[in-house]
Amino acid sequence: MPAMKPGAVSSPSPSFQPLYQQIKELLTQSLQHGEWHPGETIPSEIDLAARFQVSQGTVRKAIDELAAENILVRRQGKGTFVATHTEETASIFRFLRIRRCDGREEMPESRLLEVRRGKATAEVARALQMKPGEAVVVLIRVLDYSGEPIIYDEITLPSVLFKGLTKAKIDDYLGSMYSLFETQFGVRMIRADERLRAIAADAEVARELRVAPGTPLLSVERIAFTYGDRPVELRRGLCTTRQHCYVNQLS
Amino acid sequence: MPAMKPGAVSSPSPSFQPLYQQIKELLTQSLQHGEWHPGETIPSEIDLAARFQVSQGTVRKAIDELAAENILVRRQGKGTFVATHTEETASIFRFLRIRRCDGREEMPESRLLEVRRGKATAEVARALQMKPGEAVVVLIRVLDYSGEPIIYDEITLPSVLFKGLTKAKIDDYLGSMYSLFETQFGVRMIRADERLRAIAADAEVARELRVAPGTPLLSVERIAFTYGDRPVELRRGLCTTRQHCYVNQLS
DNA sequence: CAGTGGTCTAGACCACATC
DNA sequence: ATGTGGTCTAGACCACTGG
Repeated sequence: MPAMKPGAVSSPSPSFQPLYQQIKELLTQSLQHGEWHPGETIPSEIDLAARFQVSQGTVRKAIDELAAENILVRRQGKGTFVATHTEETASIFRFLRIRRCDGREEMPESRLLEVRRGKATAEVARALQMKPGEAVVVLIRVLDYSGEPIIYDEITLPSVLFKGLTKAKIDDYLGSMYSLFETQFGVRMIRADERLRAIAADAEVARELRVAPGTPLLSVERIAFTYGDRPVELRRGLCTTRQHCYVNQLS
Repeated sequence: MPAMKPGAVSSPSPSFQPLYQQIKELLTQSLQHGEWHPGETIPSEIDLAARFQVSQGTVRKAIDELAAENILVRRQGKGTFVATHTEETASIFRFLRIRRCDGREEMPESRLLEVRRGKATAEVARALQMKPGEAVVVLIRVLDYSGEPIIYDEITLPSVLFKGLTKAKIDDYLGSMYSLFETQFGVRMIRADERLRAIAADAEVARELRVAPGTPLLSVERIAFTYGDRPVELRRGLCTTRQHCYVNQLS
């Protein structure tokens, strides 16, 4: 069960994989299988080194990479924690890139309009790697910044993973959507791909965002992934950008 | 001249800085002062370790961070190179996030419309950390994807850093804008902040992009920085997003 | 104080590129 | 064969946290 050491490979170097990558894989599997839950600490580097029969430095390098991917969080003196969408604001803003233009940090309020059940269209099925016609849940909501409606959000989820998701359940929950998914359904969002466009507001959206139909809106399409690059959420946000904007860092 | 080792600090831990951070700082300064140029190799880890009187592992960690920031590029067996905006497509797409929606990778062609000299407005001065009224150069260009005009770009630069920038000089140059800045003016873009909005096309832009006035466009404002977080470029791109979009990865 | 992660070292060996 | 970066180890010590 322990990772095969590179030296043990007989042939010189066909598909060589470093030890720390193998450890990283094992850690990811433990996370995926729920051995440690979001917010909890994982065993110390020394313990993990003993478990996997490698040096502490090798475990360290594996954890370093997972920390760089925001899957684990290191805290000196305390331990290494499983990242969570719950808790403090810093981690919330990881997936929320819409800010006030003036730079003031402000958390939006979510207002759920509707929960609808339906079947995956061809497009949805492709994005979420489902079969066309499979059951999906669609959430429609509006995000208010300082009481003003700014984002019209449509969130599509595979029903299989979100059984028992109801409007009441969401309304009762305090915290972000991803926090809810994580705590109530065990679905943890690890990364996401986004595509941005400018579009004109249609009548329905214009009414909710209290703008004129035809107003340019920022369209943010997102596919969010859980462990193993499995897509588990399709989202389209339409955002008024008079006082707000989408921020991004290139490096 | 060598980095002060942490142990040498007398008091216990007021403002403790790890050795590898100090090495990183020294490497950054060498880059900034032009000791090594984009595309060139820097000395080997062993040589640098000898120069700074630290172990190879410490140099390694410093270089690792600079590589993670895309300032250096490691190539096993060959050496460590100063990152450049010239050369292959991979590094070009680091700062170019507008793609065809269908996923086909395609490089745009730049068509320079105008080079204008002027003075920094209050807003520009703030963004570029200049004094209002200081001289700036403004470039107006259009980017064509497959011959279709897609992006209307307005690029504002401090004249001090780009003396002798003329339309002819740009038209003659083959390669990206940042490649030109790097090779002709020694200004290297390290990172950038972007803000995205949706706006309506005005008459001027609509004509260049061959869309109806009022068409929603994606506005991408960018402030690009060189070493030491010095802002050296302000850019606003207006993009037609009928067949193109801005892609982003969250993690 | 003990336990955690963080730094630094020195040395061995591997993979890759080049001559 | 040589030199480069990449991996792995073992051990020492430092910084931070909490009992």
